[in-house]
Amino acid sequence: MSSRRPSPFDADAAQDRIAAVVRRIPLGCVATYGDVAAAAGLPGRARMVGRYLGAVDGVDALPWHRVIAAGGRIALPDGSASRTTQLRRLMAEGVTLTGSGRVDLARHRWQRGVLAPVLD
DNA sequence: GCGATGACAACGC
DNA sequence: CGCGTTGCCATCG
Repeated sequence: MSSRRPSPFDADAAQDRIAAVVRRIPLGCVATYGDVAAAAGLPGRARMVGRYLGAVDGVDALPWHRVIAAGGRIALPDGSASRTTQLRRLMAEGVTLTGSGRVDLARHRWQRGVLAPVLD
């Protein structure tokens, strides 16, 4: 017992927490890498979230498409298959985009337990 | 041990 | 609104 933090950083544990957070993002909502990292208890490690999501590569059990970059921007490069899949899945869930293909954060941003009601 | 890289973020111009 | 710079942190050669 004693220490909950045996090492300065446990990749396995962090990965597990990140997965748990991503898994609980409600359908039709999105969260930024920074939000997910913070919700997973890893403030400032937004990069690690991206690295992890890229590592799972193909795990349907994880709604990775609901995780986006700051400002509602899609982190994946334009023209990539992953990006297309992400956008298609988001739209399938009713997520709306603004102007230049950005997710409307004001409408769909997920905040730990606070759902953003879809205004009509 | 160190420099380079990356599904990031914030700031400045 | 696009682009470059800086900060942050873990992984890789």
